[in-house]
Amino acid sequence: MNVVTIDEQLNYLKKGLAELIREEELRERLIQSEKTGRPLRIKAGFDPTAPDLHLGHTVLLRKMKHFQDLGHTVIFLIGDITGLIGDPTGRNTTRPPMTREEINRNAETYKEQVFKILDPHKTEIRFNSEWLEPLQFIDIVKLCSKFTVARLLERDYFANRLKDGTPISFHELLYPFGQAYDSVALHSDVEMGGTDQKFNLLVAREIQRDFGQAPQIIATVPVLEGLDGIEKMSKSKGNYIGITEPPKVMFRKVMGISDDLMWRYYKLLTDKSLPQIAELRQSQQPMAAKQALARQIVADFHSAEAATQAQADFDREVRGGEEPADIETISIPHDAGSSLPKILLGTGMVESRTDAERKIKAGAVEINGQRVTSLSYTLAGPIVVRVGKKWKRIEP
RNA sequence: GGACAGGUGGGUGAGUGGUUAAAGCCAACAGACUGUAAAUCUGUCCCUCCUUGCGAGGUACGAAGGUUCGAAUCCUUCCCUGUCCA
Repeated sequence: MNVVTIDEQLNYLKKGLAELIREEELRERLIQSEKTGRPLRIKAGFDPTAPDLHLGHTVLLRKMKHFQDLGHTVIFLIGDITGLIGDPTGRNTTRPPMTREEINRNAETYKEQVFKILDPHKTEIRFNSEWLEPLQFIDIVKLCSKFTVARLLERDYFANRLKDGTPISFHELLYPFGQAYDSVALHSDVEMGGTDQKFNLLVAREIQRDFGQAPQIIATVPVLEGLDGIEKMSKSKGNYIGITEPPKVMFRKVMGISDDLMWRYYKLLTDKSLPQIAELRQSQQPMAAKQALARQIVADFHSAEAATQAQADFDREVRGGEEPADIETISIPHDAGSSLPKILLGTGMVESRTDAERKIKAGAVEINGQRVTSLSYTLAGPIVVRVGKKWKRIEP
């Protein structure tokens, strides 16, 4: 990448950011960096428990990549301390502490996924237990003394929970300090995160000053809505597209989003400029635009060929309603007898026999292309079964 | 530590001794319609069993006991949350 002027660099980095605090500081550091040849250190933290990255994460990763494009170093920080404690931030879910091994395994998974976007040569992977674990009580107290409770409670997240009476555990209040100290330990120049992280990122600026460091610049990216178009994309809500998912699945999920959401995805998940997107919106049928988006996303994480193939599959199987080419074949032992619910349960296509019964009654089950309404069925030879959107080939 | 309020199915939120496996709404799932979009309509939405029936049984309303022919509903203890007081 041959970006010459500082202004061009700035523009490149600013594009698609929700907020940049502060632009002037970033400009100065870019100048500094250019002068001294020292790359900037761009930090972002990740949860050790969720090694399955999805498109929501990629909004951030893509932006981090842009910094790498300009020669800077990305620090992929895994917040393993949280995992080691067994943090119950998700309210009443008490999560058992993870072992060191589990965390390491997750880190490996992260690497495989993250480097689909980031440049491994310009990425450091770090764990915050490295410097957080040795801290003494006195260190932590000192760290916290820089802040007042009132300021902590200003944060929307806490303020809202306080207002509607949902519990806030004390360690949650401590969290920003840990994260801030990460920035100190890493000498971070820029920290990135979703807009929901803004408060935490800001705390770090003050703490860094106390440690005699120049406060980090904060660059937030918009939070990506999940497939439902309402809630933040997350694995636990099931409204996500995982970056390791097969092309077909990705394609299909993209096609399933609403038209409104599609434009949001265009904005946050592609390199298209806003004017280009507006143009598309004018000139294209929504269906065509969505297909193009789906192709683009598949191509990003797989390949152009995979994207073409995925679209072909989609057209034939989904739009055409034809049997998928690559259905899984399952052998069902004879003891299932002549109960169709039992057979279906054996395939894992339904949750329970009761569930199977419901689906059959709802007309969601087809055998060899024929809708089935009877609950009894004797498996005599290989059959192709469809339950709603799922297909399987079953043989005795 | 004290006083009070409260903990219901994925989420809300009704239900204060019996036709309550538990209203309504949302989400979800399936069907119709479609561009597997949106909107709309319909059905379903704990599990198991069979003789598949508006069937039978088992679980379920924070936990454990108790009172009752019978409890989500009453009592006891415990756990958890919030509000106020210290």
